[in-house]
Amino acid sequence: MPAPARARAKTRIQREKQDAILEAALDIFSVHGFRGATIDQIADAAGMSKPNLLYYFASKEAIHRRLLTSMLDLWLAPLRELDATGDPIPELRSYLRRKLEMARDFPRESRLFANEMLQGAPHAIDVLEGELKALVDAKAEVIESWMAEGRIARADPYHLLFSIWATTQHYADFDVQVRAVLGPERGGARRFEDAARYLEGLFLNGLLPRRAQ
Amino acid sequence: MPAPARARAKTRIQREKQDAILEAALDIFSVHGFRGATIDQIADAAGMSKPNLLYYFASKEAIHRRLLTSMLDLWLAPLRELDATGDPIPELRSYLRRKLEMARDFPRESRLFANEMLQGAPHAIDVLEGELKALVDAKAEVIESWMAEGRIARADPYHLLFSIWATTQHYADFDVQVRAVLGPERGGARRFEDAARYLEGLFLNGLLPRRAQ
DNA sequence: CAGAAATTTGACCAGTTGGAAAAATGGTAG
DNA sequence: CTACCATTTTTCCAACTGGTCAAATTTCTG
Repeated sequence: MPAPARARAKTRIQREKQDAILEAALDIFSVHGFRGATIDQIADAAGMSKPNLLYYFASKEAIHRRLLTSMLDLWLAPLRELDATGDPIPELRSYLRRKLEMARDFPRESRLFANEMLQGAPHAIDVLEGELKALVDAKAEVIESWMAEGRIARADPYHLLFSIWATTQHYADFDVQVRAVLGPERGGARRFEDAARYLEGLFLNGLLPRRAQ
Repeated sequence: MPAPARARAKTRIQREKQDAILEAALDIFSVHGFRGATIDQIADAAGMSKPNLLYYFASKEAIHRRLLTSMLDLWLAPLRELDATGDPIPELRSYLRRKLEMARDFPRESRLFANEMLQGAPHAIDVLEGELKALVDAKAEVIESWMAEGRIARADPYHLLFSIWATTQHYADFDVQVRAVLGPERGGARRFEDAARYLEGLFLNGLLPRRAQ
């Protein structure tokens, strides 16, 4: 009769331990992927024994599922806030900035997602084809209307979003490479400010209406 | 007294089997990463037994090492060909195009590399900090000189290269997501042409000298 | 064809893996 | 203190893991 079975009325200690497990699991899964991670590793990182961990989560997959779904919410939030009634340039600039901040502040979440994608999204394909596609379709329409009104330059809105995702998440997913190439000085805390400045220039110059220049 | 020990004078059958193993291993490693892949899986995919596979490669790591190094050569070739004496815009456009073609034609290699990066490049960190950094430093200088001459707009050359890598590799590494979001029609063979058109627009409009417009 | 060399197989092994069961511990309301 | 609950630990297991080895088989060479 373990309490987690009913999943209702969590005690303080349950919440704490579950959080510790999820925190540790994020560390491990984001680096090694689902198959490459072991329960022992996660339990170690969470400071408990394997059976103890399995008292709070039914299985390795259950932990991963929880991480992935709660992460997807976090991940899609910035796009949801893209406001059709706002000014296109500030809206897109702020979306870009927020995505880059997420790569900086939640690199493990980004890598967890990247791992899932590399494996063909076995646990997330439904979300991608359902929720994500619907959201992107809607926002692409918004962007397209901005283009139709001549407020930003014409470009494929889907690929525009892809390129924002790719360029920002790159700083989380390929962090080792970025640091290695930039070296100790430029690869330090500066790198995100430099990236922000560069990416704003890249996207805005590519998106500003032609005649406005 | 197995022949592979000496590594010289390979027979036809040795070359064939090793190729089959590397081919199969690329399939597996690129999806599951190093830890997540098993020798059995690879042997199965290569149509042979595990001991037979281990007759040709000393260990799982040996296969992975071979794949990674031969892949890195392929991966860096386009950048090596960036010609300082050429015209900046055509040079960068052709670099962009070649990188996108590689994402299209060698998605498994891209994912193998991505997996290695996600894990913190345990097997490739030396190449990143050595060969890759040196190459990028050199090419960044070339790009900087183009900017100094006013032939392209000013931008951080390192982050420019990062954004080219990120946007092109995205179509290999996040292929599932791209397909899911674009849907069946736009996510088919078209997607690379659309991406090429979009990315050229993005980068060239961002890089063209301001006054030239 | 004989013989040697190269290749393939089957049996095996020690360590790891995800997970189950049950016993032991701890905390707390009566 | 005690009975009951949640929590933790100990022990265990069957499947899988990377890898070895000797024997059997196939292929090449003269």
